Amino acid sequence: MEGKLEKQPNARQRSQEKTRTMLLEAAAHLFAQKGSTKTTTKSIAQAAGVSVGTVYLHFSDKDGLLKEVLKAALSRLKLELGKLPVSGSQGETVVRTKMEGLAAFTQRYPDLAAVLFDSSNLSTPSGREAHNFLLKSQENGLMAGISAGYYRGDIHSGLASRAMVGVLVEILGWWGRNPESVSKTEVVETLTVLRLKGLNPDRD
Amino acid sequence: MEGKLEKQPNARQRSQEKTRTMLLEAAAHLFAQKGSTKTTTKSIAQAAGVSVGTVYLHFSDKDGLLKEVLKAALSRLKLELGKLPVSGSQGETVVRTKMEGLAAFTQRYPDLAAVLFDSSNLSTPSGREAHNFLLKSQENGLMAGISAGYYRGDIHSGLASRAMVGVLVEILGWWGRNPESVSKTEVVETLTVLRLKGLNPDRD
Amino acid sequence: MEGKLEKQPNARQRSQEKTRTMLLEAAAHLFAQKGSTKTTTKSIAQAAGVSVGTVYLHFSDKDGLLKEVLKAALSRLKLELGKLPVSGSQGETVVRTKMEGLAAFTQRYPDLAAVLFDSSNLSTPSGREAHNFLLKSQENGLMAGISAGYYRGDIHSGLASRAMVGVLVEILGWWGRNPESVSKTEVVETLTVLRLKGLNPDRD
Amino acid sequence: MEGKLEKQPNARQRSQEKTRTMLLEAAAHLFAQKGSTKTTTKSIAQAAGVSVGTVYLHFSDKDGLLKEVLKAALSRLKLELGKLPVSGSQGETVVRTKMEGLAAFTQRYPDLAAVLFDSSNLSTPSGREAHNFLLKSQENGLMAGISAGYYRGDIHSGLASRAMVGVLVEILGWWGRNPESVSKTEVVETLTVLRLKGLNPDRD
DNA sequence: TATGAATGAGCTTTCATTCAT
DNA sequence: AATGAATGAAAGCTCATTCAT
Repeated sequence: MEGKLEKQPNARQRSQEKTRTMLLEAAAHLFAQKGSTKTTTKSIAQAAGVSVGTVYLHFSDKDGLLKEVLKAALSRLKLELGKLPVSGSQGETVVRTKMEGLAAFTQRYPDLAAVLFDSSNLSTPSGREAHNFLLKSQENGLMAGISAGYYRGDIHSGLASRAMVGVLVEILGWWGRNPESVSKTEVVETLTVLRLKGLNPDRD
Repeated sequence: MEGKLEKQPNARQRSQEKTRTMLLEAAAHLFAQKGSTKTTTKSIAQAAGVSVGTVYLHFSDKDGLLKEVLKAALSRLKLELGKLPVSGSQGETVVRTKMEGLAAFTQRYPDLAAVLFDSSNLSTPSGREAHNFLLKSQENGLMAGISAGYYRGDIHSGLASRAMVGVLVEILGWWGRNPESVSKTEVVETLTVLRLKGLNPDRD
Repeated sequence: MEGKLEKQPNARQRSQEKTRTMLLEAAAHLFAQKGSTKTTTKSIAQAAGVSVGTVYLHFSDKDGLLKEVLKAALSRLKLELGKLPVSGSQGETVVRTKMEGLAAFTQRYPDLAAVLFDSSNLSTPSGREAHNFLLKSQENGLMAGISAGYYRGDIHSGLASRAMVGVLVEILGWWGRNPESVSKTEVVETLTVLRLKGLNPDRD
Repeated sequence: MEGKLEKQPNARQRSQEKTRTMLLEAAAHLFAQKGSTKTTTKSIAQAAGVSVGTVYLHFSDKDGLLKEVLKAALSRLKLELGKLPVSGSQGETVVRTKMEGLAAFTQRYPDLAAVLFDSSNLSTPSGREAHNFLLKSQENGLMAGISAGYYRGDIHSGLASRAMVGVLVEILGWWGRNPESVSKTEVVETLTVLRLKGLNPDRD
C-alpha cells in the first residue's frame, strides 16, 4: 500500500529522467557528428526513441538543448580535471597533468568533447558562451603559468590563449569524432610537447 | 565593323567577368561575417547588385560559390607565400617567413582568410576539401622541417599538423574578422614563437 | 461503519464537485481574459491547481468546457433576471429593469459576462449556440414589447435583435473585462436610453 | 525592340500585382468566413492559386496580411463615405446618409466589411488597431452630432460609441457574411431608426 | 479519481533553386 | 546574359488529447 503510493511517482520520475538523459545523449551525439545547425529536432527525437513534442517537454528549444549539452560537457570536464593530482613544482608536470585530464575527458565522453571543442556550434548564443569560457580558462591558466614562472612572459596572452583553444578544438574535437585514430598517450604527448617546447628540436 | 564585332564580345566578357568577381567578393564578405550556412543567396546577390538568378548563371549552386571562394583564397594564399624569399638555412628564419606570409595574406584579404580559416564552413563538402588541403600542406611543411633538421622528429606528424591548423584557424580566422584588434607584428611573433619554442621560458 | 460508508462517497463527491467548480472558474477567468482559442488546457488546469488529465475527467474536451462555462453563464443570467420585479405597465420601467438585471449579472459575474458577451468565442459550436440563444431571447423580448405596445412595430425584428445583442456584447463584454471603468448606473442609463430613445435629443 | 524591352517589366509587374490582389482577396474571404486565427496561410495560398511561399513574398507574415486587408477595408470605407453628399441641416438626413454609406460599403465589399466588423480579429495587434479606429470615429461622429444639436448631450459618450460599434459589428459583419438575408433598404432603415429614435414607438 | 509524460498532426516561416520573360 | 516571382520541401515549435501508472 505504502509501497504503491510511493513507487508511482518514483517510477514516473525515473522514466522522465531517463527520457531526458536519452535526449541529451542523442543530441550530444548528433551535434558532435554534424553540428547543431545541421541537426534537426526531429532527428534528435528519433534517435532518442521519442516524438518531437517530447523534446520541447524537457527543453525550452533547440538552443536550450545545446546549452544543456554544453553545460554537461563543461561540468564533466571540470569533474575530470578536478580528479587530477594538483602536484605543482615542475612546469612540465603541471602541463602534462592538465593535458591528461583533457584527454581523459575526451576519451570518456567523446561526444561531449566533440560538441564542446567545435567552433561550428559557435554561431548560437550558447555556443559562443562556451567558446568564451574556453578562451577565458586558457587565459587564466596562461597567466598562472607566467606568474609561477613555468610559462614565458614575453607573449601576447590574448593571442596565445586563442592559439591554445585552437589546438584543443582541432585535436580533441577531431579525436572525439574519431576515437580510434590515435592513442591517448600520443594525444597527451603531442599536446604537452607542442605547448611547452614547440617544434624546435631539443638541444640536449 | 570588325571593331564592333571584336569589341562587343570583349565588352560582354569583361562585364560578365566583373559580375562574377562582384559575386565572389560579396560572397566572401558575407561568408566571412556570418558563415556560409547563415548567408542567403539572395543577400549575396543583393550585395553584388544583381538578382538571385544571376548567381546561378555564374555558379552551380551555393556550395559551388563557396568552393570558388575557397579556391580563390587558396590561390591567393599560394601566391602570397610564393612571393617570400626562400631563404633557408636557419629554422627560425624559415618559420618566421612563412608566418609573415600567412599574416600578409590575412591582412591583404581578410575576408578570404576568414572564410578559409573557419571550421564552420568545414561541414560542407567544399569546406572539408579546403580543410584537408590545409592539413596536408601543414604536414608537408612539417616533414620538410624534420628532414631539414629544424623541426623535432619525435612527434606525431598527423596530430602536430592538426594542431598547427587549429592555431591558424583560431588566430588568423579571428584576425580576419577583427583586423583592428592586434598588429601584424604581434600575430607573426606569437605564431612563430609558439610554433618553434612553445610556452616554456627561454633558458638563456 | 455506516457513517464511514456514507461519508466517504459524500466527501469524494464534494471534492469532485469542488474540482469541477475550480476548473469552471479558472476556465471562465482565462476565457474572459484571452478568449477560449488563446487559452490552453494546461493553463486552465494550472490555474485550478490540478493536472491536465483532470480536465478530461470532468469535461469531454476544451469545447465541452467552454460549453459548460456558457451554460453556467446563461443559467446565472436567467437567475438574475428572474429576481427582477416583473412590474409591467410602463415600457421604460420594463426596459430599465431588464437592463438593471443584465448589469447586475455582469457586475456579479464579470468573467461569465465577458465570456458570454464575446464574439471571439462565437466561432466554436458552443459559442454559436449561446449566441443564437441571446439573439432568440432578444427577439422574444422585442416581440413581447411590440405586442404590449411599448416597442415600435415598424421594425425588422431580426435586424433589431441583432443590434441589441451587438450593444450587449460590446458594452457588457467590455465592462466585464474592465469593471472599474464606469459605474453600473452609467451602464444602465446608457443602455436604457439608447434602446428606447436613441440618440435624438428629447423634444420636451 | 523598344516594345519588347518595355513590355517585359510591365508584364511582370502586372502579374505580380495580380498575385498580390488574389492573395488579398483570398485572405479577405477566408478571414471573413472563419476569422484570421482559424485561417491557415496554406489555405490562403491555395485559395489564391499559388504556393505558401508566395504569401511571404508579398506580405511580411500572416498578421501583415491581415493588416493589409484591414487597411484596404478602411480605405474603401472612407472612399465610399467620401462619395456621400454632405448635406447637413437635418439630423435624420445626416445619419441616414452615413448609414447608407456604411451599407453601400458592406454591399460592395462584403468580405472587407465582414473582416472589419468582426471583433474575433481583435486579438491581433492589427485587429485591435482597427477596432480602436472604429471606436474613435464613432466617438467623433457622436461629438459632432452633439455639437450640431442633432444628438442628445446627456449621454456617456464612451459607452455610446461602444454601443454604436457593437451595432455595426453585429449587423454589418453579419450582413457581409450573409448578404442575401436582408435588403440594403432594411439595413439602412433599421440602423437609422435605432440610432436616432430607439425602440420607443413614435408619438405622432 | 488523479496524474503528467508522451504523442503527433498541424501551423508558421525560410530559403535554395527554377524558369518564363 | 539577366531578371525576380514563384515554388515547395523542410525546419522549429505548439498544444489538445491520451493512457500507463
